[in-house]
Amino acid sequence: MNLGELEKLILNYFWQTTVADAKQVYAHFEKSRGGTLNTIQSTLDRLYKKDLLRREKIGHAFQYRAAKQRKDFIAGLIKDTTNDFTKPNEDTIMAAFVSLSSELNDEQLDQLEQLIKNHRSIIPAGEGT
Amino acid sequence: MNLGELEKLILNYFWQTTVADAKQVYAHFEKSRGGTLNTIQSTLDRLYKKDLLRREKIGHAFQYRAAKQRKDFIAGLIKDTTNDFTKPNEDTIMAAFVSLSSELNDEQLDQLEQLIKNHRSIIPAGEGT
DNA sequence: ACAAATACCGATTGATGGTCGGTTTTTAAT
DNA sequence: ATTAAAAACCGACCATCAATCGGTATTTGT
Repeated sequence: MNLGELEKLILNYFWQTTVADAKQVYAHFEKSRGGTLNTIQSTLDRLYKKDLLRREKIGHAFQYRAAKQRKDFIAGLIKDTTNDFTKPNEDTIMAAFVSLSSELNDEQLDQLEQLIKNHRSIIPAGEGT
Repeated sequence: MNLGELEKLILNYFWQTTVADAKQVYAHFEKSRGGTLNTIQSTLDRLYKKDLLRREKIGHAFQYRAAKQRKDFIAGLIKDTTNDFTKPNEDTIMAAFVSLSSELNDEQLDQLEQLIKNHRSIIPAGEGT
């Protein structure tokens, strides 16, 4: 999945704002970057067709919202990215973790351990692929 | 950083092969995907200009090799990707970890803990940003 | 000096994102 | 039902970038 600048801006907007129609999105970006309502509409439509936004007609306009949680979306991106450079039998997610972990400092290692603890307390025992 | 299909193939090739000149790369991809030596040369040059390959003239031809370790390259990609969707004060790396970790099963959590242990034994105590 | 190998230049094609004018469709109010 | 406004949709254009490759200029070993 490849995203343009405006597409990224708009996605971020929806993770902050939850729901909006084209006009509202336009109002938000009008000053900061110019452009027309049409441009916003096209981009919303493109994101919708990429399944990154959901939409629903409320009254006379589509109400858009993010189709995925930010966390899940980023995880997907990372997996796709990593997958391109992962050997056939390699575990993509773990490969990504290994790559990232090289750069962690002590404090971040602590946070990561905490993260794992939290996960273990949530996940029902005996799960997995 | 945005990479095309051939660019990805060639990068992967260099993480497997260490060093090669255009002719060798061409020989490797000739059957599997066709194309000409020129195409390979252009792509090597493009990757070189993107600082993804190093090169050195040995005899009459450039010898190319990967500029970064696969691990570091992937880590960089992930950071860039994540950064586009990370709030200004958020720690990008940790955000990526959080995103990824949602999908880990028990076994993978074990592996991750092992990874952390290994890191701690390597990193000099008291380091960090 | 010369022939072969290689690098370099430039043109073309195909995707894709950004942009927006103009037309069609939908909706709400009368 | 009619109509005016709002919104959606269509189509065109431009810019960028990867892939492709022909042709030309360089370089190198003999």
